[in-house]
Amino acid sequence: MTSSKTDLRVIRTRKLIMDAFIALSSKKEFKDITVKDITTEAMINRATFYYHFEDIYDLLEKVLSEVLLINLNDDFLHHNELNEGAFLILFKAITNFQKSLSNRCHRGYEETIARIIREQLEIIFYKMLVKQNAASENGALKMTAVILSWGIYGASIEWRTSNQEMQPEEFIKPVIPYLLAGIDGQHKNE
Amino acid sequence: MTSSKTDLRVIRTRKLIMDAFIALSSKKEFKDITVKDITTEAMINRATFYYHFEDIYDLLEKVLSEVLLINLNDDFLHHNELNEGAFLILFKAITNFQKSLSNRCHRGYEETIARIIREQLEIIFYKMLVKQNAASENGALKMTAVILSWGIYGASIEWRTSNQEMQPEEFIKPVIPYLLAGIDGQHKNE
DNA sequence: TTTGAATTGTTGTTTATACAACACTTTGAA
DNA sequence: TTCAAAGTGTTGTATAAACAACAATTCAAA
Repeated sequence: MTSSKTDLRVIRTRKLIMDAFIALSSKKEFKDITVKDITTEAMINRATFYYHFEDIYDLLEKVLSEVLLINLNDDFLHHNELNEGAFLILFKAITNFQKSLSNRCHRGYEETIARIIREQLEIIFYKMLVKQNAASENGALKMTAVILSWGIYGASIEWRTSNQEMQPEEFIKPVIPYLLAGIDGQHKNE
Repeated sequence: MTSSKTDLRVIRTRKLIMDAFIALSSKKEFKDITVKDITTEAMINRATFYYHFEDIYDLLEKVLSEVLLINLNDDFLHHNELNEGAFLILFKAITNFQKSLSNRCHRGYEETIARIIREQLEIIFYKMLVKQNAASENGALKMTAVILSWGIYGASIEWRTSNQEMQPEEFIKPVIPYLLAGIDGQHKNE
């Protein structure tokens, strides 16, 4: 741990900016939000914004991945085994996240959001896979993580566009055996 | 106007501290709130607290007078004549303020609060009186303001301790003619 | 197309705030 | 009572953030 505590001002300012952005997102569409809007709401100087974030897209990315990670960390990372229950919790978290997004009017940025979600999923899957098979070859685990992340993300899109009335659990449950089989299969090939 | 704009950081920090204090006040009693509690909630350093406020009583005083002033400014200072309607609005604002205080568990500090309310009332009455009779002697107006502020404050205490079911308006209405007569009487003596 | 206003990024200087350390007081339990 | 823990209030130094000014884009309206 290189725990060189970050300055309280940095933590506070980041929080103020992110909170301001989230608050604004529920009032306007993303494309209508300017940096000045955010800094005014957050009560910080505009130059300070650029001290913390490259631009407004960088902020979007960090807010989204943080919200998603909070969604996950709470009830996922404790059950650290990649079994049926884990997939159910994970899929539910993603669909919840997407519901909260659509409430916040982030339309028109699906591509950015998609990339962020998928990247986060890949990171999570990879961590879980490494934890479970420390011995396996790294490249193979990475590839498995890639495939799982795209697959699960795609499933969540499918759920969102067609079957929102169906519960996420029942939506994903039928394919979980297939996913697990893939992981196990890879196992045996090592 | 000596409008040497105050630094945005000062405004923001004061707001963070006051908001944190108000938030804590709805969870704990005043006597159980420490400076550390406030600064933690506000995400500021403890030393910064002392840069802005002498101590926790100073903060209490400033929060209370600010809340009261907001209560008043909104619907009072626009009707800038000291007639029956003005007294009604003013009395209603004070009783509202006292209700919000008791919700926030500030018991045990009635004396401090009383002083703050009365001082604010005196300031307001004095301003109104000066506006209405610019020609009159200053000392007499000040004395009138003192008497009115103690009187109205006392009436609000009387209302609070005995008759909370009665509407503030009907409670104060009967004595307003007397108050107005006093003001007019003073007028004629000039 | 041109113009003017709004927005984006950036930089140098000043200042408010974080941090750590300190002595002192208050509090509560052994 | 005695002791440890928690709270108060202060100070010197390091640094994040405010501010003002700037050039460069973007964009809507004339």
